[in-house]
Amino acid sequence: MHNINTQHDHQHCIDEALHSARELCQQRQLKFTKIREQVLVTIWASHKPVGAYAILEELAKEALRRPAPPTVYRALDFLLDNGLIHRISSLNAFVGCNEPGHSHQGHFLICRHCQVAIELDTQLIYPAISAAAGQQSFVVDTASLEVVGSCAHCVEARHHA
Amino acid sequence: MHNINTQHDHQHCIDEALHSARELCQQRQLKFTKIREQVLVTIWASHKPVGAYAILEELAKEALRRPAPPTVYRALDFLLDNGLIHRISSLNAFVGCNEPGHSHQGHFLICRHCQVAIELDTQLIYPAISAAAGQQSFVVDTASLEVVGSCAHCVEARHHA
DNA sequence: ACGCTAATGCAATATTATAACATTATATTC
DNA sequence: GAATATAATGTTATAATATTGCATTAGCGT
Repeated sequence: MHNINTQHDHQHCIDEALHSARELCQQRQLKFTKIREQVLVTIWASHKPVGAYAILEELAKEALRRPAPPTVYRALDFLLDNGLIHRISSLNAFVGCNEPGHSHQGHFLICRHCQVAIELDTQLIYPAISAAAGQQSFVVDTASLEVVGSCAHCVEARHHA
Repeated sequence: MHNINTQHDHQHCIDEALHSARELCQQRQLKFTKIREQVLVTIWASHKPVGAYAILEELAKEALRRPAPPTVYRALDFLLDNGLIHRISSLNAFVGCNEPGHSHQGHFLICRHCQVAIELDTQLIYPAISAAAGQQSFVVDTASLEVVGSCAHCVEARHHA
């Protein structure tokens, strides 16, 4: 298993995600509860997509009583609805969102070797999607792109292997 | 529920899909067995994504003994591997492929009202994907795009409602 | 017919997700 | 501060999707 580059300050990532989540919830008058926070932190603790039951395992470690699936799924729904995370449906898994608040777009490069999910700037792809949809008079609500392949790091590593 | 436009010759669709499947299998020296054919026909019998267990129900009608899930999933895997169908992972469902043989790309507009899945020409979006991946030195294996919204027909229908 | 391989049959089970209803916490109003 | 409304969470059960492992059968070349 390969890591993201090492100078990546991971705790900073989590803190930032938490901060913007709190801010967004305050603005929208939503409750950023303990569970929602735990789930968000668990997701951000990796740059890899995390499954619902893996999150559940994490929660189980911190709680006295093991939470049931709906507890996790409800928190995930909340985070999804508010654009704080994305669902990678080809993996049945979830990742943090870089630009919280916009729940309708998620464009990812997913490495099949190290599972890192790199979120693309929507601007890179959306114009093409919008044009294609327009040709068909199709009105877009959400657009999710999941590109699977090999990230630069893993290409490099395997090249030398 | 809305239909695709009425002058659409649906049986023709199915026949054509069957014909190219047979051709492709002959070329590749693969066996286009009864089950694989039944599954492909079931999928093409709708322009809507069809779930594995819905396919299983169809097979059950035609067979004496109800097939088990692996029967369907194996046929689906075969069809996927050979680019005869696509998997729409946000729906856990499958649709026929317009350009059989290229298993690595599937770009769809999916109507949330009538469930029609319109497959886009890869050329419309792939250049943008390729450019974005290139920026990150990411090597693309597969790219799946799932756009959810309202098709022209349903927009029209709801506008008048 | 014999043996090889691919395909299918079959039973069990894993994984992901939701439904339905009870309980608890939080906020608001009186 | 008690009454009550609402949102969040707890709890049990179950639905929906998918896979594993092993037995059997069919097709093919010799």
